[in-house]
Amino acid sequence: MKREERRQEIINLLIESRAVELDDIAARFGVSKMTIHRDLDDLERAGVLRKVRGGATIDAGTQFESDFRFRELQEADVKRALAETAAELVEPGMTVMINDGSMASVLGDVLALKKPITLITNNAAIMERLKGVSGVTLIGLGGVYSAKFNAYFGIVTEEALSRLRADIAFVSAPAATGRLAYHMDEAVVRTKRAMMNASRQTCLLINSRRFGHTALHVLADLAEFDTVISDKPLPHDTAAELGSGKTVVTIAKETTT
Amino acid sequence: MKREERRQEIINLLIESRAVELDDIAARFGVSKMTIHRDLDDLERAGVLRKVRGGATIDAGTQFESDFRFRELQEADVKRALAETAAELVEPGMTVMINDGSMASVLGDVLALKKPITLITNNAAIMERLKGVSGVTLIGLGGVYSAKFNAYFGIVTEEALSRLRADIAFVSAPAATGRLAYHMDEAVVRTKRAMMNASRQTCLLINSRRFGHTALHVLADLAEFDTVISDKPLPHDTAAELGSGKTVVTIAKETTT
DNA sequence: AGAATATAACACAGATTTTGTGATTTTGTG
DNA sequence: CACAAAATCACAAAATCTGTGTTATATTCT
Repeated sequence: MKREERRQEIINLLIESRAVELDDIAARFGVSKMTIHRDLDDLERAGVLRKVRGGATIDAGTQFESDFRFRELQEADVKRALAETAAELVEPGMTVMINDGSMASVLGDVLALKKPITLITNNAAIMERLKGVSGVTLIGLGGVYSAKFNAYFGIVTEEALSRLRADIAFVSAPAATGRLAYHMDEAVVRTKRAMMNASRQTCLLINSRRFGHTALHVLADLAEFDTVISDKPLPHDTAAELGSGKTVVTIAKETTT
Repeated sequence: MKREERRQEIINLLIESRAVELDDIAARFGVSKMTIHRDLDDLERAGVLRKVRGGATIDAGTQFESDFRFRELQEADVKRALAETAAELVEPGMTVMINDGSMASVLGDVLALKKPITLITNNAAIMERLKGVSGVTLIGLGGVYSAKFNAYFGIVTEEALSRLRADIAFVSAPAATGRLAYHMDEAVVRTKRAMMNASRQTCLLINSRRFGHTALHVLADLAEFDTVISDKPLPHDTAAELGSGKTVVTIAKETTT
């Protein structure tokens, strides 16, 4: 078992039990305490957990869980599947908007293969990965950088969006119930909505596990989207309410890669 | 001497003499020809030089010299000195604009120590280094990414600047003659000028070696700046023409770090 | 104060990167 | 076209980097 696997496992343990004991995991993985100390130090620095005497804890529900560095590690396979499916909506030559979020940054990687393409985003991860990639015209949206979402937001971002127009916007959401999608942050909601307004077509990407949750602000009615992509069939109530409209629901199948 | 030092040295040799011989540098560094071959191959791939039979050349004045990956390597000490001097104009709490260029990205690092501070920039290197640094409010300017300058430019950038206002703008220039500073790229000039317009105070940072050169577009009259910082006294003609105005000229002294 | 835990410093094995050597291919020149 | 110089290739050797454990020292809790 390599270092990264061990660290991922530590995170998984933490998610289940909220806290781990140092001696405990050192024994479980058959490595020295010092090694675990170093794992925990690094994970703490990455903002994933908090070290306490004798072990570490994770404060679910607080800033940690909503921290992008943490989310980044989770459910990479689902993200990949959603991204692959979303990419089918895109043809070379198109202009595409992508919002913040780790889901979105996976999508960026996938779309980069559809070159030539123009990508408009406020997502710092995408800017870093795709800048200078030939065949990809990268338009960064400015704004105030938010470490929490690893993206740029604010008036500058919204103004920039008001001057641009894309063929399709991909928007992701952390929560949805019934026919509404939600987000906890107002500035993020405004940016996502601005992207939707600035695109001919819109597509929502949402992990099926996010259904049944809500958050402070309503992001959008699912019926506003041309396409909704998820990894499992939508809950019955959502599906029913959406049934009559124009919105196309697509279920991503995990690719065997 | 490690690999990167050796490569940096090769570049320095190239800058002085336009061309190097393979046998020559292999002997000078006491390594095999094969190693030098590999160095030259990699540097060529990085766009820094051109391999020719028996050695390598650099074509000053063509695209090579204007490539940011190349400039990044050059004269780190001078850049550092200019940046340290420029930082003296900044107090914690100020809002500062910084333009594209490797000089500017060094300045970003130095200014990050003056926290709390607000940094407005179109420079991708600065965004990457300083995002998430506590005490630094980072405002990215959007725009179309330019690999050549590793920064963002265009209407989006200029519009964003028209909505912002800073205490001071730091602008760098690759060429100056008499009282005028020049730049080869129109979009870059527009962005720099927009920064100057959006700031209460302006400061030009210029390597003394850039004097006596020109480029296609005039960037500004040196007298427009409140401060001009260089590493050596300005040429006589420039100094004379500037003498009567309000512009303060500061010579950076190399710090012994 | 005394036990438990955390940090720091060094040592070491294994992986990775960098380099050198000699064989082989390519290129330029008379 | 032949021959020498230079470049490339392939693999082995050397140097460097990484991750780990051990021991010594410091810190924190009770």
